[in-house]
Parts: sequence; structure tokens; C-alpha cells
Amino acid sequence: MAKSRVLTRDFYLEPPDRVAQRLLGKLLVRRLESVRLAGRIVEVEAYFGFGDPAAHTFAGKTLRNEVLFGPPGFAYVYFIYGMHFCLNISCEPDGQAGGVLLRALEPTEGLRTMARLRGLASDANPRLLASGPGRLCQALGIERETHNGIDVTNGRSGLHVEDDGFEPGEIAALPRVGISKAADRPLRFTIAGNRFVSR
DNA sequence: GGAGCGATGTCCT
DNA sequence: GGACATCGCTCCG
Repeated sequence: MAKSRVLTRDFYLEPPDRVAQRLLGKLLVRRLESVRLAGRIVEVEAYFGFGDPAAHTFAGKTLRNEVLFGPPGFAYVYFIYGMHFCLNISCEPDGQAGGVLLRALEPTEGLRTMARLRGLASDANPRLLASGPGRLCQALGIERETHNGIDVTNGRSGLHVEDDGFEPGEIAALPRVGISKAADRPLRFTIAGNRFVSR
């Protein structure tokens, strides 16, 4: 297998729709004590800072969303529906909002640990582990208190993205999920035909 | 396998 | 007070 390299800040310095598509096929890696958890990114959504009514940043900077206004390559983790976390990575230069929501992984390493964190049997269907933004965070042990605002561009924070040379093939552009405004814009991107994309 | 729905905390108007 | 970038359960086919 080709040697993996950690994606650096310049990777995230671009508009969210472009970063989103380029993240497909990369590995999201979480180091949990000595265990390495990883999955291939198969589904993402782009949220613009400006002119995107569906984005958390649409109404301006607040305490919750300030990470998205900061420099690129930082984790924005928020709590939703009273019980789930969602993980984004900030894009665009410092001062300009924008981010990519990570929606689904095809698990590749640490599946038993992911199942345990998800409260499932260790031989559970891998599709139940990280297919969906809330599931993804639970499978990797990502919570707002521990991960919101951390830098994902160095290998030391315990959370980063790696490029192992995998080529995702055809990318599908679809409407975003779970939003009511700007619901028609095709800013959800998936690896076409991948079975680990959320429903 | 799909539609309907309740659970539940935080944020902003 | 209402909305919310979700999930898993039930019920039905």
C-alpha cells in the first residue's frame, strides 16, 4: 500500500465545494489512546460562509460557529437534535467562513472499537458504524467538548485526514440532506455507487 | 425497505 | 419559543 501523508492547511484553503469533492476517498483518522480508527470518506456536504442560507454562518459570527470563520483545517463540532454531534472541517482563509460536513465513512481500521463506541455488537454490519454524520462522530468518539476547534492538519491532535493515493472514481453531486433552505443546491458529494453512503 | 415519529439539548430570534 | 446539517424504533407492506 502507498504511504499515507497527512493533509496540510493549504488543502483546506479553498472554497468548500472544491474541498468537499477533493476529500472524497481520503482517510479520516482518529487516534484513541493507542488504537487507530480510520475510514474512507465517501460522503460530504459543502457549506458556504456567504450567500448560503442553509449554513450555520449565514446570520454571522456567533460563539457556536466562530471556528468556521477562523483559519482553514480546524474541526467544527456541534450538537444537534439533543443527542448527536456532527463534524465539519473549516475551509477558506482566516476571516472567511466556510466548511465541509463529513457525512459518511467506509470503515477501514478499528472496526471493533467503532462498534463498541456505537453500542453495537463487535461483528455488527460495518454499514451501521459510520454511515451518517451522527454515527460517524459516535464511531470515532468525537464530541464537541473534546474536538471543537482542534487543528486537524498535524498528526498530533488525534484527528486528521490522510491521502493514501486512493482514487475515488466517479463523484455524484446531490442535494444536501436535512435542511430546509437552499435545499435544491447540489452541494452533497458522494463516491458514486458506494454502499457506505448514508440513506 | 420505507414512511412516520418521538427523543432530546443548544442556539438564536 | 421554535427550529434544528439526526437516529433508531415502530408499523406496514
